[in-house]
Amino acid sequence: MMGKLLVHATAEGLSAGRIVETEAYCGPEDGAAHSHNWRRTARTETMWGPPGHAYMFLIYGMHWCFNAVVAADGVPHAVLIRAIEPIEGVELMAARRGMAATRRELTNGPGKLCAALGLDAAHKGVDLVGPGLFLSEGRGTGEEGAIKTSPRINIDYAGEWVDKPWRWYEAGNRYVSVKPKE
DNA sequence: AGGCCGATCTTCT
DNA sequence: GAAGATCGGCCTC
Repeated sequence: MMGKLLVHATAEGLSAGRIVETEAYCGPEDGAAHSHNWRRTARTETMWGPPGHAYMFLIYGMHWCFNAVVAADGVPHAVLIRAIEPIEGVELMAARRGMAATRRELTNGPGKLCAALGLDAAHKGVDLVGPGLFLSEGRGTGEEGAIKTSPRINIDYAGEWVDKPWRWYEAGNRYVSVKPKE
């Protein structure tokens, strides 16, 4: 998923960003995943389905987060997109976010990038083949940083799973949500 | 630059 | 009835 382009086409226009930060959630074993302990409910149903669909969830009653379901039908694994680098439709994203297009706060978090791309409840379960919402190969700028890993963000509740290095981010990219220590 | 806190509501207990 | 895969405003240093 890292480095690919996440594209959303609407009547307002096209907006897209290059994926620079992700986290893997591997239920049912993974204590941090919404699908942990075989939890299969109306909310998580998409995660249990076939790969290539959008698992959207509302967090803290306010922010939508986008995941790509990635494993076989019946295996509830998903990749949370935590940050993108704006590539296409940057002014449209800025308008949706109500801030200047140059700020890193435009898309440096899972809720922020959804607001910027215009993703919400309407995208629950949608097929990522398109035409509205889809992934495509990113175009290299030749300035990509190395891909690094770290523990996942804000999953203190997850017991022994807290320390799994299942977060990936592009080193040095200004849109990465949480700056690495050291 | 970094810490604290309130917002706001679905989901599951 | 509580907690949460977050965000942004306001505060202090």
